[in-house]
Amino acid sequence: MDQHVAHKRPRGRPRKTVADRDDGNRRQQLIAGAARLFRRKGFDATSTRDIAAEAGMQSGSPFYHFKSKGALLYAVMEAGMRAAIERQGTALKAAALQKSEQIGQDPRGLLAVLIQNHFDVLLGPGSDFIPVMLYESRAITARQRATLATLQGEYEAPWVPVLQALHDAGQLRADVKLARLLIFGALNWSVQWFDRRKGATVDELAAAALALFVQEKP
Amino acid sequence: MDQHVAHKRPRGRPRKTVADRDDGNRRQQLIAGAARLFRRKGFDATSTRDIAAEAGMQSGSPFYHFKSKGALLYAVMEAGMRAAIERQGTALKAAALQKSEQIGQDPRGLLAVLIQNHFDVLLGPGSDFIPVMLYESRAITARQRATLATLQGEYEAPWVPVLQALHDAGQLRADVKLARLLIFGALNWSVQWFDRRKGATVDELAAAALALFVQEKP
DNA sequence: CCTACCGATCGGTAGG
DNA sequence: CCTACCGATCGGTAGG
Repeated sequence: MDQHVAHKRPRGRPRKTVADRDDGNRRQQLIAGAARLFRRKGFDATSTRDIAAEAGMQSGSPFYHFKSKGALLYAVMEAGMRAAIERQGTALKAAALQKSEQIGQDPRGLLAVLIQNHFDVLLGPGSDFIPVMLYESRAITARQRATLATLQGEYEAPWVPVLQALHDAGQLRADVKLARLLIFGALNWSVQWFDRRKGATVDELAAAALALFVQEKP
Repeated sequence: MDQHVAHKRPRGRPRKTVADRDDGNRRQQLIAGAARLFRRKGFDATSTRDIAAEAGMQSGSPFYHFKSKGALLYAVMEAGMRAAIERQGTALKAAALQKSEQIGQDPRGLLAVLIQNHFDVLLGPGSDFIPVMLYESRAITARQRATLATLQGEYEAPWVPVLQALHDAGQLRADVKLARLLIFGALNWSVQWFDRRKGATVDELAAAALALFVQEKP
């Protein structure tokens, strides 16, 4: 992505090269670094100086790319949501192609795909964006929260008919709306305790969740 | 501890009365006020000045009662856990008395009691302590976290045999440990979205959770 | 528990 | 994007 050429400046900030220069993706670097720091330390406990250093910049430079620390936080959240939505769409498309049967014929299988993908988004590599969105929403404005709510609605949209179908089939024994909220809670909370290095794998976790929520076909 | 004599200062801080005076419970007031603020704004975004004002003190005074802001946070969490443990024990005792049958004969009923009580602890009136513990644990020391983990173990202890019994009866179709983590996630997440003023009641929520996780007796 | 205060840190900006 | 800087706020303390 970028090469580093040695030059005179003996120490201090990271070298710039032709490849980075004028690159709009310094912005992306800031977002990615901020996501990591916001997740590890929290929004308030992360200084804009920390973020600048993470991207190899000086303390004031993030404000060349973002007008405020809050704007950076929002950028992290929005990028996370858009990526999650796209990834979920891809997973659903792949599942639809794999099966010859109609979608909707196998709601349990679809829920398995949705759950698996959701855990990947939450716990997979590079998965700082959504946890930040989930745990730092207090720090953004009401307007920003409203926009994110729209994106969240888009993300949740495919879940609704699946849960409804399971409910209709008697395999999901709770009010569909409450079931959705409870299920997302169970999944989202995993960022608090799941440790890739020990215990279950993400796949086992997804299987356990599915078994817990959905009853076998009667 | 210290008396306040009425003097000239015409306005400003709340008046002290005979009832408050010499009261060791200024400490409790600080804890309760801090819990409210920590929950609403987060630990980092709450200043010790905010907390002092909430208790009707001057800015430096909380440090007469607590050696640091972090100590206050920890006090909130520990008080919350001890209250939750006691409340849960009471609920279990009441349930055992109500039923003539043996405990363990009706694990589903016991889980219903545990879930209902847990929602009350999370969402009921004065329920700021546990949400603070759940969402601010990043801000305490490893040592403090370890002590809280012990208390959490105490709280979770009654859940384990109940879940195990349901699993053995084929009514809980997931690994017991993962089921416990997922169930707590589903419950704990409710503090993010539950609104007493609209939508379901706490009772309906508890019923939905039970129906979602536990299958009817085959 | 109040008064008065300190050192440190922070988000943000002007000017290049 | 860096340099140099500002005003505000914050946790905490001494001394009473």
